[in-house]
Amino acid sequence: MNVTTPVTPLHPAPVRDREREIIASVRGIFAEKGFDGASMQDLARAAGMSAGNFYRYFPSKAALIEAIIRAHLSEVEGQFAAVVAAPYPIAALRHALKQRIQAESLGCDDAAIWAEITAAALRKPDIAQVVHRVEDEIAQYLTRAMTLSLGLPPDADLTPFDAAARLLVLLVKGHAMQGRTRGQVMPALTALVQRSVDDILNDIEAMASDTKGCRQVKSGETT
Amino acid sequence: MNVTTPVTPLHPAPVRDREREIIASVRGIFAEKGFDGASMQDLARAAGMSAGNFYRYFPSKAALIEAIIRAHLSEVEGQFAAVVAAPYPIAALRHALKQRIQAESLGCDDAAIWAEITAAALRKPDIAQVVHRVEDEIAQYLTRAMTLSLGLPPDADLTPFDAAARLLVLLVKGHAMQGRTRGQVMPALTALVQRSVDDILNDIEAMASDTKGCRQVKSGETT
DNA sequence: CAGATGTGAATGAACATTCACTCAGCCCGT
DNA sequence: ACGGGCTGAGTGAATGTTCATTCACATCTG
Repeated sequence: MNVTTPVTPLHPAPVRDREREIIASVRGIFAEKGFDGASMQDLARAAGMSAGNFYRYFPSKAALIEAIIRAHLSEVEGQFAAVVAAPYPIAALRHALKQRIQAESLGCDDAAIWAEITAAALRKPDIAQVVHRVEDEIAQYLTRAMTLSLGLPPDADLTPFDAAARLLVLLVKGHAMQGRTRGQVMPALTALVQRSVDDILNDIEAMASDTKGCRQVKSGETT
Repeated sequence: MNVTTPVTPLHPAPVRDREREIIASVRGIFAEKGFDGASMQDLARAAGMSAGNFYRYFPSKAALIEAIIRAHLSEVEGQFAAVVAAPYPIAALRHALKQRIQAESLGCDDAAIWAEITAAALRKPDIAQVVHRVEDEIAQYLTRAMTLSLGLPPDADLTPFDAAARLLVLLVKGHAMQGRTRGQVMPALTALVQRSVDDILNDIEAMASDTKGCRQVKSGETT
């Protein structure tokens, strides 16, 4: 369960920097054409280099795709890791999620990459593994943000928090992919998603009162 | 239940039947390899015919993909259309959504197709158009199901119902794509999604009391 | 026979990947 | 200061493969 070195302790530092540059310039092409639709020559051109040289940095297209996915996920992970470090994490989380919901209802090609990653993960088991591992970590950050803010007893059952964390992710991601399809936005949906997210966080905060029987408390009525 | 001919009044009836057969047998390949990853020869083989003959039924790969998307969407649409016809539509809707959430948390390659369609819609404007048109219709069915059950005044503002409808779709679809990635399920998430869906429907039903000022009422503690 | 239904090899384009090669910088003995 | 060899970054034209699409030809059916 070591965390520090993410992957590939192989390359020297400058090469890793170059890789990051390439990933940044290539992301748009993948968003436009999809993982399978983008050709290596397209990608090389976008990175401002020849096809041949491309293979100095990524040994195959699959490796490049994996790197892109990892970069995207770890970026998101970083944002949520920052949330945990905040003084009152749930408030920070609330703010971060609001930002993200608002940002994605405006133009930004993040949604296309998310969609591509989701589709790829459902198809290729190796990609699924990468995605799952990082998503677990993200969920852990969110869970931590919740339990830290609540000052939970250490023996508390984390399952409902984990589920809530994943529902938050589902909502934000789903909204990004659903709400905007090339120009169309839907303000009422955005508002509703925003409200749902707030409700979930409210529910979590409401759990602070009954730290004993922390089951999934209901927000509405029964049955 | 007769409906207007959906598209292409061109082909004779038997050909259209064959097209449906082909679409059914080909769906799995697309789920496995993705729209771009599946080759026409793969698809033809899956349909039990030669590559050449395939083009008798679909003039191009793009056309086949569009047909698949249309078939998938109209299947979902049909299920929701049935809901509207039920005596108390919201109850039927509740049941249908529960079914779907449960079904997708078990094995079923629907999620992969959904993911593929979502990704394709974010990339190709023409696909986005098809998807959007059908999704609007689905949302209309759900909205109708809600307003019918509530006996709303005809001049009521439908926007909040439409938003709720789309949030329901987002939740169910998102859960299908998120919760299951090649074998892994997450019962707590499924339960939470289920509860969220129920809450949304409860909120809608709660609107029945104040049919006058039907703004977006709060979902939390009403007391 | 005719028309619908089917075949599978052929075609040319596009693709991922490789390779022989260039070129600039840089170290080092003189 | 100088030349030469070494290295790492870069090129772009092959390479072999796969792909979507087409075509000339069967076979079945009424």
